[in-house]
Formats: sequence, C-alpha cells, structure tokens
Amino acid sequence: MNPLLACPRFDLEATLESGQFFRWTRDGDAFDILRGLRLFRARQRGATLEVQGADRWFVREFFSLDHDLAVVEKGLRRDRSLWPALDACAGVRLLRQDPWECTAAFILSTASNIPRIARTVEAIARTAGRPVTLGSSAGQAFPRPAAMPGETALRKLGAGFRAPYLERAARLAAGGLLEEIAELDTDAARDTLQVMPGVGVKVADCILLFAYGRLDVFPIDTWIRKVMIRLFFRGRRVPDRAIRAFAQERWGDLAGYAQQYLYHWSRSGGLAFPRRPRVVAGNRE
DNA sequence: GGCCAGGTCCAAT
DNA sequence: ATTGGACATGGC
Repeated sequence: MNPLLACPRFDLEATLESGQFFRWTRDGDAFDILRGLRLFRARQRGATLEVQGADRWFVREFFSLDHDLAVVEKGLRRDRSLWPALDACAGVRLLRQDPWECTAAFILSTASNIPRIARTVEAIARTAGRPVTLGSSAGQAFPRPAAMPGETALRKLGAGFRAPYLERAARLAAGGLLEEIAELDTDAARDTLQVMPGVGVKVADCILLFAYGRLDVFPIDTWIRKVMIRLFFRGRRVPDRAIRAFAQERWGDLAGYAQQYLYHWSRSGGLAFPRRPRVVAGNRE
C-alpha cells in the first residue's frame, strides 16, 4: 500500500527547503506535502522513498525523478565557481508544481520572504481550500482559481498590495490561461504569463521553472543578482539581461538548475559575503 | 524607527 | 528603452 521508489541523487529535505515550494510540513523524519489537490507523505531512507497517499507516477513526476542529476552536475562542474553551490545542493531537484498554486505563491513573493509567503499561502488555503486528509493528518488544498477569495479577503489574509493582482490573476487562470502555457515555446510562454498582473519577468520565470519544467530559464532575484555579479562579473553592476544572456549561453538547458543551486547555496550563507569590515578591539578582521 | 524584503507597475526621462 | 518611487506588511 505504501509505494517504495528508487530515488538516486535525491535529497528530499534539501529539495523542500530550497525555497521553490511552500506547502509542506515536517513530521519527524517524514514530510507532509500538499501538491494541488493531493496530500501525501514522504520519507526518505537513503536512495529509497517511502510514500503514502500518492502513487509512484505522481511522486516521480512531482519530484522530477526523471531528471538526470548526474548529467546536470557533470555539466555544471565545468564551472569551478559553481563547485561550492553544487556541493551544498547535492540531490536538490526542481519540482513540477501545480501551475496555479505556483503562480499564486510567486505573485505573493514580490518584495517578501519565504516565511511570509508560506504563511499567506497557508492562510488562503485554510480559508478557501478544500479539506484533504491522509490517515490522521489533515490539511487544506490551495483553492483552484475559480474558488479564490476576492481582493478584500486576500488583504485580510496578508496578501498586502498583491491582493488585487492575485484576484485578477485568478480570473485569468480560471479562464484557462495556464493551460495554454504548456503548448508554447519558452519566450511565448513567458510573455503570456506576464499578461497576469503581478507577474513580471522574474515571477514568470519562476513559474516556468518550478511548474512547467522549463529547465533553461534563469530567474533573477536579488540573491541571484548579487551572487552572479560577484562570481562572474567581477563585482561590477550589470543589467539583468546581461546576466540572463550569460547564464543562457553558459549553461543552456542546465541554467535552471544552476539558478536553484546558486539560490539555495547563497541563501544558506554559502558565499560568505565579506561582512562589512568590523573593527574589534582595535583589530581589523 | 527606518530600512529592506524571491518585484511589478506606472510615470517621467 | 531605462530609471525612480509607490505599493502593504512584517521582521530586524
């Protein structure tokens, strides 16, 4: 009844903690995961994944266990500058999230932070989502576009200035906008996503990378900008398009993984950004 | 308390 | 085409 599946080069915990997905909780050595309308539980033992509440196919798809991380790592290792990030992110995979859920979360992500995004997403689900259960644990799925609360309610739930964006985006999603995306090439898909209010280049790229498996996109946020400028542009300010062009040319279809590793690594304190020189007891650090 | 936060929108160069 | 400020809310 509980599927076991092989998961070579996979780190469940690190993947969930890498900031791409917000609907999970830890329960001892297991994780409760809400993906779309499904609640399932996963526990990793070495290269084996034990799952309750979802079939193998669903889990394999969600965790992108079909991605060949050996190829990803080998390709990215050509860049010495990526070694620390690669070492820190072994087994981190890009997920295939529910497109609407991912869209909503990243509309909420603008000028915010992970704990707050997760909190607001959770609040919306508690208010408007369908109850889902798995054995003794229970949760609420994130509401489908048509069931999203209105602007006023979203504000009360902590969406802030993003509330009207989210409401209008939900309307567009309910009209089928997100179903078109899969059929389009990446540039057209990005343009189409940006029709939704609150979705600019960065958010669109996150959606493409985290929900549609477009591994060639390279979302640039403040962390990535900082780390890329430091690693590859000698600390000189450059426009985002220069960073994108660089990533695209350098990493191609691996750019998405490069981004995720750089993001997770830098955010977990990896780069050891030189702190402002501190003067301590007359000694300079 | 002011500043910044997984940006985007809009108006003014 | 590029640049600057506003936008809610919360944490430090």
